[in-house]
Amino acid sequence: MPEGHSIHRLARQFTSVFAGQALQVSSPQGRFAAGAARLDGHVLTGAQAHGKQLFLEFDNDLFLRIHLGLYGAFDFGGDESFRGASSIGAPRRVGEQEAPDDGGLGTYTGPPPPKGAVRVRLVSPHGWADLRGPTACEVITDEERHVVLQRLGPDPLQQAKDGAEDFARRLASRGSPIAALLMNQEVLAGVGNVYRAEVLFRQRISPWTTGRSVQPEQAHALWNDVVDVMADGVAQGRIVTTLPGDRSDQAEPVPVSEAHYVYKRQGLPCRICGTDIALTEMAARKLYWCPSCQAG
DNA sequence: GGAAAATGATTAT
DNA sequence: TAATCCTTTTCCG
Repeated sequence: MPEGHSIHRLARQFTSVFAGQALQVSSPQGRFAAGAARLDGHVLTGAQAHGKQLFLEFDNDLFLRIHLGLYGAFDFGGDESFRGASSIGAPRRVGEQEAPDDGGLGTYTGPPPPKGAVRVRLVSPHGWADLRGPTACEVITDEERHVVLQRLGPDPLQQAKDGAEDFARRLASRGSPIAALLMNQEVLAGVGNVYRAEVLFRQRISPWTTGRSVQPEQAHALWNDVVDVMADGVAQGRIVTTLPGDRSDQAEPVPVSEAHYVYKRQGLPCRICGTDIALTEMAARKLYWCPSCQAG
C-alpha cells in the first residue's frame, strides 16, 4: 500500500488532471454501480488526502471516499495532460509505472476496454482513471467525511502547526509498543508497515518502547523524521529511507536493494552495524528491525 | 493451475 | 488473537 505518500500523490494527480471537469463515473465490475450513478456527470471540484483516506469532491456536495487497503491501486491514461505516473497505489512491480511514451502524438482516443475487476472508472474528455481492489469506495456527505476525519491522528503530510505536539500527546497517552502505535491511524495518519519499520530504525528506537515512555524530544524528532521521509516519498513516488552514505551502491535511481534499512531485509547484515536484521510479527504485520541498533 | 504474499483495517471470538 | 474482505503478481509445480 499504498502508504500516505501514495494517497497524497493521488490527490495531486486528480486535482491536476480532473478538477473542474465533468466526469463520467461508472463501475465496470458492477459492485459500485449505485454509487457511480450518484456521481456520474458531475464536476470534480477537488481532491484531498488525509492519511490513507482519499476524498474526491463533486459539485453536488457529495464525496467519493476511497481507501486502497493492501492492494488497491489506480491506473491512469489519456492525452499529454496525463503524462505523469500511470499507476499509483499497491506496488505492481516496483514503485509506480511511468506513463507509456506514445510520443506525444495526440493519439489518445478514449479509454481502453476495462481489464479485470475495475470497481470505478472515471472518464474526462482528456483521460481516464481505473480503480481496482480498494478496501473502501463509497459516496458520502460532508458530515460523514468529518466523522471519518475525526477519528484520525495528525497527518505528517498536512503540515498542521501543532502536528508534532498532537502526535506526542497521542503517543504519551498509550502503553502499547511504539511499533504498534505508529500503525494506529488514530495516533498518526498515513504511516504503514514500511515507514514504521524504517523510521524506528532511523531514530534507533526499539519497537517495544511503550508510547508512554517516549520522551517529548524523542517524539518530536520522530515526527520530524516522518515528515521528511514521507515528503520525500511524495516527491519520488516511492519509499527510499536510506541516506546516501549508508548505501553500498550509489547508482541513481536508488536500486530497490538499497532503498531500505530493515524492511524485507531479515537475515541480511544491518547497514550500520552488520548485525542480522530480525523479523517478528507485531499487530498481525511483519516487523523488521536491527536487534543491535535498536536495542531496548 | 493454484497458492502465497503484498506498503490495511474492521469485525468477531 | 483470528477471521474476513478486496485484487494482482509472483512463484511453484
